[in-house]
Amino acid sequence: MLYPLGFWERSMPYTPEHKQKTRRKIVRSAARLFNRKGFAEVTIGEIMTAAGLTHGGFYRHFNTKEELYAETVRHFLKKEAPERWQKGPAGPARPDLPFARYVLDAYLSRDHLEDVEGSCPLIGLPSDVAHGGDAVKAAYREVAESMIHVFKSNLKGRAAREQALLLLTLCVGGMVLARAIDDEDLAADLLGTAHKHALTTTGWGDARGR
Amino acid sequence: MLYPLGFWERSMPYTPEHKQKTRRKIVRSAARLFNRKGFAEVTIGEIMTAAGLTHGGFYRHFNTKEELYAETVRHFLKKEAPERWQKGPAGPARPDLPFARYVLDAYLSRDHLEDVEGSCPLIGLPSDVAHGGDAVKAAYREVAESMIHVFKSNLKGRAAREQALLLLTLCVGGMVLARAIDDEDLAADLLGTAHKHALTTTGWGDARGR
DNA sequence: GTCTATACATTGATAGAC
DNA sequence: GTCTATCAATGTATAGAC
Repeated sequence: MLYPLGFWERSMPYTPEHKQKTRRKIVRSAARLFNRKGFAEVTIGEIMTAAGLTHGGFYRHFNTKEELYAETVRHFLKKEAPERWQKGPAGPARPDLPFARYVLDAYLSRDHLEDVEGSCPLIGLPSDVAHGGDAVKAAYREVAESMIHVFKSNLKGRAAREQALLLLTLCVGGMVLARAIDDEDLAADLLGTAHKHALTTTGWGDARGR
Repeated sequence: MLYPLGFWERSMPYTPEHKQKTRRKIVRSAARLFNRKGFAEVTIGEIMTAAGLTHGGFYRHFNTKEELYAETVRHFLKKEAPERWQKGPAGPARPDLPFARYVLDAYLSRDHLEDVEGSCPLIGLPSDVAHGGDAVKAAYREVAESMIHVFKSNLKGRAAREQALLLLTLCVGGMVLARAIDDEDLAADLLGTAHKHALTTTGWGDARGR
């Protein structure tokens, strides 16, 4: 039954901008939780609570859990992503080194290994993606292609694309293994080897400052 | 209430050997299903039905679903694993090439890409493992170390271990990405690049016959 | 050792109020 | 746009019979 002049119509307490802000809070909360626990182990209620909201409100922003998941993956490319992927070099400026070198350093770093919640989604849930639906896979591919692009634009010659694919493989392979293996030394060895090899192959310099 | 001479005591219809056989059926069924759908998306009932058994009987073999999962990962090292990993070269014998070369070929092959159910567990559920318990991670590490061992024992010199780590990273990274990306060409490129690079680095020969 | 039946908890999704 | 309340489905684990 309708009520001609209820609280809602009278006051209009929420603006479209507010909705966008809320939506972003949900996505950020979800990104952390999915990375930490995996897709299936996270509940809608959990995500909403962590975002300071309640369970029921979720469905005014997303139709399904998987739809949120896809947006979460894609969200990594936006500015809300952890600062590690935005800023340039941490130490003194090194204009002689290409930007992609910093991405590589950050990717295969101990920081990234330990920052599970802020992880690149390529690492966080690769198997959930492989079992997921079309939207999720499309988002995953977007992120992968974005990384390939960054690497490729800092490489020259005919082999640029091939080398970029190789770098992506080293990044993802090294970090996936390091995260799954409960042996600190072996994990560090895997990351170090991948990093060193990537630098050797591209000629982007030695491993100093890693 | 007890029944002094019931059907069970009278006939003893199941032998210990039979139990082992049943257990193995459960593990094999689980391995396929976990690889196909992911840990959380598979139910005990599903596993048991696929094994030709019923839900309730599960708990006479395993205490929890995760315990079964750990055994499933480790199971890959046993003889029940798909034949791809057991047999040597598919084509004509090539005694000039090391055995590890065949493992590498098989790992980064289109067959492995498409055979999701029979996949190496290092690929099938890396993120589920990263979020899993100690037993699961230990099993995962065992498989990883086993692969490192195979590669390493076919390499010479001081850099043998480092190269073995690199090969593992290329195998896992290439296949994880290829499985998660819904673009056949890009997936094939990733596998091909990783394979080619692995062969170049180790000097195990060209990519002929892949 | 395996089966049927069921208790019990969880959770994705909806309905309706404000 | 968000909240409370609730439904319906699913799934882990247990109990007891044979």
